Amino acid sequence: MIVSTKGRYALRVMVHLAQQGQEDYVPLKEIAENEHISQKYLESIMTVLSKAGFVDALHGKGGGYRLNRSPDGYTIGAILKLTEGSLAAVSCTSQGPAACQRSQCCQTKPMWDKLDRMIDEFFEGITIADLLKEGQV
Amino acid sequence: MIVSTKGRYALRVMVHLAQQGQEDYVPLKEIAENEHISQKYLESIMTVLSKAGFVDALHGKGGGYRLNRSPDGYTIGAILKLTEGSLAAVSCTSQGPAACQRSQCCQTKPMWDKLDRMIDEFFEGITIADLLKEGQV
DNA sequence: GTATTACCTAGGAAAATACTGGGTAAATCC
DNA sequence: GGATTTACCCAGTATTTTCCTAGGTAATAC
Repeated sequence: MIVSTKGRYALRVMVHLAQQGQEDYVPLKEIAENEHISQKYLESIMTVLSKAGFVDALHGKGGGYRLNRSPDGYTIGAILKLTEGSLAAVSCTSQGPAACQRSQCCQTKPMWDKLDRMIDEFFEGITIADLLKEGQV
Repeated sequence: MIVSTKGRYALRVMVHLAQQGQEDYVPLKEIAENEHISQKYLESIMTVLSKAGFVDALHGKGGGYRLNRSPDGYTIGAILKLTEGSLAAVSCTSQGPAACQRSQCCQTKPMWDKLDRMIDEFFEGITIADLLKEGQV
């Protein structure tokens, strides 16, 4: 599994907000109910999206969340990288402690690298606007 | 993460066996030591490969495992599907209990389906023989 | 019959994932 | 200015998956 519920929920929320237009704020409760996502769990996801500047947030009555760009200004890759942390297909290609010690001589490494590039290009080539056009992706 | 250590280990073992030729049997202990994989853990992986007919196994002294086809007879996809169970990038595209109830109206579903197809084609288009040719993948 | 190998069943530690609880702060409405 | 409605914050927990271990049995070679 390359994308967990966290990333999938984030995408669905962004699509939902895109459909509501860029004017009105949509409260968390409404998103959660419409998308059938746990309200509390969604809260943590919205906080991430908000802090990263992907959405505007407003407190109080009439508040909620809304997009601050047009839907084609969000690539799927950007949203998933933010919420998932990484899109690496295997742990050994990533940097840091999980990086493989034997990568220099590993015969499978080039394949994983190529896969990572392919997946990255796939997600960076799609925007929220594309998802709105039914069956176009 | 789309591929866990289980699948990655399986691939490395198959590459290792391919490099040893198709004649001699290579004991589990030797594979584990050379590939720096836990012997006991590798045991469970070899059992899967053996039961599926991907490798021949022989008991006793001089025994071990060996490939029973030439390296270009094994696609990466086949090996990973066997050891990982599935290569689905997200749980909601899979069949069975994890399948999404709302897939009919989900705007992100077509994208996941397309990604699944792309990943499948990628892995089915590479064989163990390809991995042996350094830097060719 | 002893050494060497694969095979089998059962579990268990660690990490990641998905989710919950209980509060605080900001904005609106009356 | 108090009640209501919203986002924000911190902490914890149940579940699932991943990775690995323990301890045996069966087959084959010498």
